[in-house]
Amino acid sequence: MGRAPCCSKVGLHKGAWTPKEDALLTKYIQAHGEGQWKSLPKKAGLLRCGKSCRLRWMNYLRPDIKRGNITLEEDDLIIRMHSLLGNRWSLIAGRIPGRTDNEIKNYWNTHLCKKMRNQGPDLDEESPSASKKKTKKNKQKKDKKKNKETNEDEEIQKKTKVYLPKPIRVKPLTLPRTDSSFTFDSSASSSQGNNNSNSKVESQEGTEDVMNLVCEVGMGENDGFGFFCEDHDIVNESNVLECQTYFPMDHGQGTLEKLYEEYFQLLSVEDTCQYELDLDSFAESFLV
DNA sequence: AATTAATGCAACCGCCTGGAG
DNA sequence: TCTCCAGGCGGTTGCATTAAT
Repeated sequence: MGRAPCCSKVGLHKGAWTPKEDALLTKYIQAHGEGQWKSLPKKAGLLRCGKSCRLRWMNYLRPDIKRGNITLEEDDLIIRMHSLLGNRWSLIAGRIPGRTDNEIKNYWNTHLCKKMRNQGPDLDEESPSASKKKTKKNKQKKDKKKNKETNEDEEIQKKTKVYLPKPIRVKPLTLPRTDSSFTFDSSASSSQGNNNSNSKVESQEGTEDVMNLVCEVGMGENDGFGFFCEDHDIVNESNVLECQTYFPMDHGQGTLEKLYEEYFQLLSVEDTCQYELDLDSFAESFLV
């Protein structure tokens, strides 16, 4: 049963795209622009679902996509953005020019997950000799391993105090910046040391154009800081200041280097006052 | 050289959101 | 206000490639 597919699958191609299909799609979009994905395949002469076309264009054919390996800077940036935003791949991708959400998601799942896991002292305790003994049983253990990894990930999450923000829809990164629309109220630190962190904070009205994220911000143990959202369990933490903040989307003007510097500035802050100021400037970089 | 396991990435799936009517 | 639908998103799968045995 379940939900009907987004489009009829009868007679439609699936799987890897051929160069011919790529050419047809690229040609059509160059001529007519993006959008109207549902009707696009028919008009472009493609036997593909509209979603598939959109995905292919967004993740592979778009001219502004940067191919090649993720650089060290990008790597570090992804880690830090992930610690801030969780699995908000499109949001993270919006801050890294030329990279797609799918690419970043894959990179995280294949490279950075391991990297993060290896940084944990009590994780992956298996010795090299032990790992050499791995045999065919690995296959049989795959499911168990998957479950174990899930548990390990949960452990890591706890250790690094990374809290996933509540899913929020955001504006495309090409929107212009309008600083005036931004409000960042870091003064609401009334709940410092308040154990009853699950209490709801009313969001401001009339802020439909920004991500309305009611959260707590706290310095983590691993030089990062997490966003503790109202709908998630919140761990008591020193230096936690409650704030109401908004995360407008990327305006397309910031550079990777600038953002990178901002992170370092933020992470080197010691006193709360300075921290709030820097947080201000960082949050400002998300302005729509 | 053959087989098996591990890895990486492109693509798919299904749910959610926002806009139009 | 409600319903429908297109587009967007994150999670997952499948397959090609590479490494290990």
